Amino acid sequence: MSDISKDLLKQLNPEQAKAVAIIDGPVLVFAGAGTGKTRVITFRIANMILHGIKPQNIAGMTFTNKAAQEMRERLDKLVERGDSRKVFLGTFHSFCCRVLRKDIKALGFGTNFTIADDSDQAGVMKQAIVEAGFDKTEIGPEVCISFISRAKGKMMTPQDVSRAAESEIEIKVGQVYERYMQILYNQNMLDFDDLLLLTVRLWQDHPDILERYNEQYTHLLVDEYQDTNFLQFQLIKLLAGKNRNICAVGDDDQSIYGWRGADMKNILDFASHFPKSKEIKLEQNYRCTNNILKAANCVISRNAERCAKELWSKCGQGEKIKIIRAESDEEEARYVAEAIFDTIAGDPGTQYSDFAVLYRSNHQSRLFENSLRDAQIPYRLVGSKSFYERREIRDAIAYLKLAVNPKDDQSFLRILSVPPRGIGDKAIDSLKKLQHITFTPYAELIGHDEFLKDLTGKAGSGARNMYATLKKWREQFSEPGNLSDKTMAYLKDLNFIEGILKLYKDREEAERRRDNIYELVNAIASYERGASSPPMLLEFLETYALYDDSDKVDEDEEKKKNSVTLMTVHAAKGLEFSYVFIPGMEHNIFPHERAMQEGTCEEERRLFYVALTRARKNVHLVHTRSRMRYGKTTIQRPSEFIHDIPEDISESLQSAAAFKPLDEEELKDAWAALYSIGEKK
DNA sequence: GCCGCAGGATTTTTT
DNA sequence: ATCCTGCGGC
Ligand SMILES: Nc1ncnc2c1ncn2[C@@H]1O[C@H](COP(=O)(O)OP(=O)(O)OP(=O)(O)O)[C@@H](O)[C@H]1O
Repeated sequence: MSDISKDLLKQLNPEQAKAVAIIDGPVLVFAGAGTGKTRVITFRIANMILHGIKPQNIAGMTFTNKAAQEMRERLDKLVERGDSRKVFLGTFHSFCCRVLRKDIKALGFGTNFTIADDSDQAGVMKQAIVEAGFDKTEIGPEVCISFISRAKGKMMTPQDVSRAAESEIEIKVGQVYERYMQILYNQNMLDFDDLLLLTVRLWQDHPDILERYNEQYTHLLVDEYQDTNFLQFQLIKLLAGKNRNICAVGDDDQSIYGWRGADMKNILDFASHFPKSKEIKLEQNYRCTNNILKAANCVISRNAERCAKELWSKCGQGEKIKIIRAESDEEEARYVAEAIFDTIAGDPGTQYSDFAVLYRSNHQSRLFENSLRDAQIPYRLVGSKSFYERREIRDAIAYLKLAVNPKDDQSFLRILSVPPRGIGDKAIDSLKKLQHITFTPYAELIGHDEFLKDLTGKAGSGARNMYATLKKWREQFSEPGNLSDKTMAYLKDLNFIEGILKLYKDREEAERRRDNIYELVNAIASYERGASSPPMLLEFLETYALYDDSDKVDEDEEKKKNSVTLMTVHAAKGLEFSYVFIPGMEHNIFPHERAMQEGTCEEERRLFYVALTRARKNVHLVHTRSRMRYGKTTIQRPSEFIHDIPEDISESLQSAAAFKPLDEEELKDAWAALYSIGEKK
């Protein structure tokens, strides 16, 4: 064993070292939160490279880009930068996208496929429902999207779904599924699940191609293995190939993606899936204080379906878990901002990046954005695509997509009247009819005489103009590079930016939206700067589809680094922070009411376990007495999860901003008094 | 065909 | 509270 290798192993405990030292054959690291599973993966990659495995032969799979990025940063500290870059580290989806760009031809698709984002998917699904002959009151697009996604996760074709259908609705979904696939295919689009599904199909149907990948990726590592679904398992099994050099790490207690088809059996049955595998358990937690660990353990041990684990930590007792009751949701947000401010004031060693606010659902972020902004605390909103979900941004992106993929009818319909071109419902109907006969994409049809001959002067010139402009820019964009300049010119040429200023009557709003477009152009520019060679527009759009806006290459990296993090608990998996705030600790919010209806309380509990174990030093649980929901004030009651935390390791604090709240009895009296005043008058 | 307004739904969680 | 849809007047 080389000295460097010994050095590596010295930074690990004996069990971790054991997992790292094994290079060949299947290994499962099955261990609780903060025990260093991810550390094992990165050290293991470093150790492999030291032992002569070529970095380009190693693939590390994660579920989120953040996790991949984090892993890359850790790996950079262990091996030469040049070597680190050659290791594949990314999500399953980005891995599969790479594979398909190269080899999808074998399945009869074009290599220039585009990836359907959420809004494309919703649009195609709506269309599929109509074309399958149903009404949207009969069967909603959301239901179809989630059902079909799960079906794909089980590798079921539309025919399989129809055959297995046990209810009226499932029969319908089967038919919608069939149409849905057809529409995507016609538009040369793949949805997220297709990326995985088609990769598996490609490898199953073309052993020669699989062999090539088996040769390229000889060593495979998978993080968060408990969150894999059947499809991902198939992918892993195929990629691991005959030599089965696979290392999976995971924790059944952190399985939080059951709702999208993740199957804990994959991790529980690892030994039978990969015979003669080695299993390694880790018990020392290096992250949390014992109070946090104990709280987390009390919470998770209430779940019936789990493998019990003994976790211990040398991080000391630590502070008690803080439980705060706030009067309202606004006060909750104010409290968090104040607590962050006070903590930093009291301890100059802390910085903003030591703090995270972890909530159950995305919409909760809004109040914290406001309160942090008011308190002048820099924050970073992670895991949302909020920037890319703005209307004007989506419109601009639709134009870009159309320049890459003229078959993209969804994007075409989106921007047909942005800006207005005199083409309305009647003309769209005639487009649809023509498409039925000619099977030609809309963007093509608007240049054809069959369509143009029935149009009024204004609509006709609008259509001709649009056709010519799209055609011109499609050619421009078929060359790589200069993306931001070309985008700007393209959008100007379309009168798109001018259109925004006209569309929004409110001057300020119009200018804000225009500035958003400039920001998009900037994002494209910084993407280009980060690319090793002049990129194609297609590549930028792929990044847009597969990553979220926190992955945007950042100009002011430093400022971003020193910010409070706002994100969902799901997005926080695998990360750690010294101070963690968990707001909305209320019945119906966390656990979420929908989860309770669906009977997935154990998963909610695991989610809370994940949230707690993100903290190194300190956890604040905040619940409110009342909260605005759907524009109405509702009375909230504390989450049952709070009661699972023993009193000797928790303390209740009153929000400083709160005056003494009334209890229910006093409240009733107060109302009665008010009413009687009204009556006397 | 465009634009403005009223009424309705909307909040899990992600690639 | 806010975003989207559908209807009706211009
Ligand atoms: N042997 C070790 N020596 C020092 N620090 C360690 C050791 N093992 C892990 N750590 C530290 O403990 C923390 C948690 O490690 P890591 O993120 O790898 O755990 P994990 O098991 O992946 O956690 P989770 O499942 O909760 O995401 C990290 O800060 C890591 O650097």
